[in-house]
Amino acid sequence: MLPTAAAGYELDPKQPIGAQVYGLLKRMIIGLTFKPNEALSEKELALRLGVSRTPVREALIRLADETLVDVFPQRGTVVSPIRVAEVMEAQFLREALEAAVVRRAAEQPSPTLIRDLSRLIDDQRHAATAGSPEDYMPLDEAFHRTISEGTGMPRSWRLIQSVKGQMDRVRFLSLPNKAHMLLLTDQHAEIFKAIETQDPDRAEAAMRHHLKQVLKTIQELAAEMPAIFA
Amino acid sequence: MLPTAAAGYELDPKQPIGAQVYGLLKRMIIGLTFKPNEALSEKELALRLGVSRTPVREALIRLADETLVDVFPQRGTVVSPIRVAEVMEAQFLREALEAAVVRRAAEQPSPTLIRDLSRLIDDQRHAATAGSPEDYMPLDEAFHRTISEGTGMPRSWRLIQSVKGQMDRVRFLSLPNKAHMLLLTDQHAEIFKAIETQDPDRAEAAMRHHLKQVLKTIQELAAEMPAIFA
DNA sequence: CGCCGGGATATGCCATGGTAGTATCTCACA
DNA sequence: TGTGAGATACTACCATGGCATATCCCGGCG
Repeated sequence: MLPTAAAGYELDPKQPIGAQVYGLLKRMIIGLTFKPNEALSEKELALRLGVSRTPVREALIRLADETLVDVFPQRGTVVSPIRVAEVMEAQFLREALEAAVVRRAAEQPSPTLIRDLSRLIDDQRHAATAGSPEDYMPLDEAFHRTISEGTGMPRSWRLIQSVKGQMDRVRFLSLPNKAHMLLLTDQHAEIFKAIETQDPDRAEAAMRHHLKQVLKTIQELAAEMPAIFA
Repeated sequence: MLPTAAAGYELDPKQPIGAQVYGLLKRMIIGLTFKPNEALSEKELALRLGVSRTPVREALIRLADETLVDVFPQRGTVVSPIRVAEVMEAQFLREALEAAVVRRAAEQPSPTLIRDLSRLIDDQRHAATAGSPEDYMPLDEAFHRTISEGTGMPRSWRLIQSVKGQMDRVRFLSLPNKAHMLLLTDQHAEIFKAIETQDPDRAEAAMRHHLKQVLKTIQELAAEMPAIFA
């Protein structure tokens, strides 16, 4: 368990606590610091984070909306198990959203979008060759976020994020190695090239192919470690 | 303004208050009981609904996640204006989601889905000929929800709902007449037929055509009543 | 007359106390 | 030994109070 006043997870009192707690808990759930089916008590969390129960509760409500936690009224709150059916649905919905967005991005890409994506791919290649998954995952996230927001669709990224959580836990189970990160970067480059050359069909196809990577891993993982899944 | 302890909006103390307040406020915002740009005070709402500020606050947080209200820290909370760009994005995202879902529905429609949709269309035809928009809108909602949930994708309906709010306010501005409701029902019937005959392409096309109805109205409305829009 | 500053007011934000409901554990009893 | 009923210890839920901060208004100064 975490020590009281969890070291390294200091909160900035100058910013809204509730939002910070939400982000913190979400990262800890996705990063499997909190294991699936683990009980989360409002009171205990508040104690450990050094805040009151109110912002913790608000964060848990938002996490429940994303089905990252299951709230049982008057009984307790637990980290939701990784439900295979739900991960599959999340994958399906994310693909539908990102395919549509990247298609639009490829129709009329803005110069700043081209520039930002190009830079991100360079960064990813460096992080991948260095072999550091901790540095790579934020860059992967930034790539997809940039496509949404750089195409003038900020809401789409919010939606994608809200379904991505379940999938990210699965991705965390299969530690990406250097070869894997390079493969992902190549797929990003392929998507980028389709956007740059304004080829919507190619962009959509590349995105769908890219996102299907996750599906390949979950099936075998479900067989390996059944305790974590529903 | 509403009288204290708003008549007709009684809350059931036996069920979670926060969730009830959320649903109530959402309906009132979509139904334009609360006008765009209208200030919403936690304290005042709590007073009128006869509950404490805590569940009201929780409801407002969830509404803020759907961008139905804008929360300005330490300043106040207002019903979000109808931003044309946001409605367009919501339309785009909803179309992407529902097109994907209805396509899957048409691939392997379950017998119960066929039966439920068939019944809903009958009900809609009755409500439309009776000319009662209040009765029709829930049936319209149920049609789309049934497709999602009847295809084993409950999460998709949650997502669709979260973007639908902005669009529903626009729909509420243009009171649907009897002819309009009959037209919508015909489009539902077309979608249904495509599902029943397991024709994914036709189902997707029919759904996209159906959803584009909203876009036709918003442009002229934005010109008519600019005060409501952003 | 216009600009600037200080105080009063209102807001959302966080902390805390009390309550109703549920699960578990214990102990008496069959 | 198995069983059931009651006490207990948790939980999430709602209510309430205090706080920091942003805004507005109004008076004074340039």
